[in-house]
Amino acid sequence: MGHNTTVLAVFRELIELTTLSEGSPQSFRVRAYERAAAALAAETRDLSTLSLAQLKKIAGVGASAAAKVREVVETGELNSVAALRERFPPDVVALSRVPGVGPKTVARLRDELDVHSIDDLEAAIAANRLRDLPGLGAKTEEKLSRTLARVRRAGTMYRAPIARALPLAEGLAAALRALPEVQRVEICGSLRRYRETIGDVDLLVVSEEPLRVMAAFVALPEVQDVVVMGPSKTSVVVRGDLQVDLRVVEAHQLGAAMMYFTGSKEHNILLRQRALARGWSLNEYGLTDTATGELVACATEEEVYGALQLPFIPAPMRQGAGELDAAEAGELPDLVAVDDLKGDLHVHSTWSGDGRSPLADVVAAAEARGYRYFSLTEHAEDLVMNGLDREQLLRQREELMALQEQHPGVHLLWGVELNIGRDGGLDYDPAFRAQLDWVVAAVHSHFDLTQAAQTRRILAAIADPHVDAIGHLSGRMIGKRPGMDLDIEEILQALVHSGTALELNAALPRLDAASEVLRRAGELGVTMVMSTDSHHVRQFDRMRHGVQWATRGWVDKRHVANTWPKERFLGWLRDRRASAGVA
DNA sequence: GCCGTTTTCGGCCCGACTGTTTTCAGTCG
Repeated sequence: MGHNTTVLAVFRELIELTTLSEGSPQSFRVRAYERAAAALAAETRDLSTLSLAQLKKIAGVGASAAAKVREVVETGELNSVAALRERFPPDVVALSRVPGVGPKTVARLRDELDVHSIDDLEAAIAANRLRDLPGLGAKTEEKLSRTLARVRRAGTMYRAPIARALPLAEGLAAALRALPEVQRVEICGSLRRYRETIGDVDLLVVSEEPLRVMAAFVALPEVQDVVVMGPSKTSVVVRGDLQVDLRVVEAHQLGAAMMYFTGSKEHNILLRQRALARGWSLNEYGLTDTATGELVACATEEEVYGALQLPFIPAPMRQGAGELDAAEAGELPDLVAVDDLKGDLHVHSTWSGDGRSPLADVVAAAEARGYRYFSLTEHAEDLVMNGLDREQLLRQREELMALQEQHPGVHLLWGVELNIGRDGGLDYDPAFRAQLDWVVAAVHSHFDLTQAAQTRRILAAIADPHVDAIGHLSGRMIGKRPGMDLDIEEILQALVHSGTALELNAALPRLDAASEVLRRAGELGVTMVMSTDSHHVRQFDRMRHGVQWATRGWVDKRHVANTWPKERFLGWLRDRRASAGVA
């Protein structure tokens, strides 16, 4: 997987630089590179093991792209990218990333105003020099000036973590739903696809009175700045410098509109090509017969996919990463739904220093949610501030056993969340660990060791016979802390070998393991568990994020142990421990 | 640059909004 990541990073740079050299993102060469990159991203084989001929067999990858992949695999670099970097240094690339500045404008700024960086652009605007260029005027200066101020505040290319964007979008959606002229509101875009970070929020509204909706929208207290405003599309910037796009459509167009605004761009392009091959055209208003102009489908997403002879493809899978081929072949995974989950296996109470709900409340909430089994997993002794020593954990067990009698509907597991130390060491000792019903082990510190060192410590935890699951694998906090550098392939192979489960941590700031890792885990047959890592009973609801995240990772529910009935789950746990040599 | 149940050449996804335009280019998603 390491090679694949490098190849994709090089292709992304190639696309950006070629857009500048060609002067258009619509250039056929740019689009060919984009198509090749999407095809390579969908490839689950290690690209470094593929020959030139095998690479060329991938649809969208021709002779040129195949040779480029080989070059990156063999040298770690690409000559053509190095040459383009000479012509377009990093400052110029940064300039092209300013919203509203495209490749044509970059070229003219450089040629005619000697502007080669964001700093140069700011100076040129301050001196009112942009208005001298034909095609640009005072309004453009004013608009770019505001954009630059925003870019300065947020940092270039700011993308909000999903944990910030989703609550914000849900708040705006609720405000719009409250308007009498609004019939329906859908959150679309990368948020609906559950990307880790969100560039802008896309809201889709059904209404007969778009102008009133637009007026009410820009008047919302969260709105800071109006970028564009028209009868069907309005873009604003809300507090915190996040852009929100609002589109208003009529009810009968909702399906086509949702598909269009959900994307991804790559997925949509593939759908349109599929439509064209059938003599149709697809846009945000529907699927239309090109010859007769007759509408083929538009009301629901199911209808549009159906007309294109495809089953419904869930939004998080719409990445242009092989989902159309899988859908056509009837090979989409049997996905997890919230109701499939029979238990939560990573939860804290106030026994943990950072827990916020008392144990009795946690257990009552678990039973109320209909869980058939459930594990408390307090922090352990290594986390001095928040963890429990042996005495405390044994006392917590007493309370748990008492609660079990009051709540016979849910089978309570006495669990713990062990800390994986710098060198792979675990809390307590083997004899003490062996008493526990359910053991999650996870990393909480030392996130910046080398890949070899990080991989070693995780492998050590996997090899421990008492560890039933590895929690939040990478330790990432989206937008704040990158995950550890790990040899994923080696870790997944070790999980298969030991039978240890991989946790899918449904906490929005984590969504860990990454979706590509989940997809690979599914291919290898790794057993997974989906858990909320709740520190308050309100967070039980995180399971809805977990199922979306699992969808993005193509997770099939047969691999998710806590979708299994109680007897099967407990049997699996018993067997796993027996084969790992636990007495 | 890629590709072919019309094609090895001639196409390549589609539309909204803005600004500076007398009819459209640039940018964005």
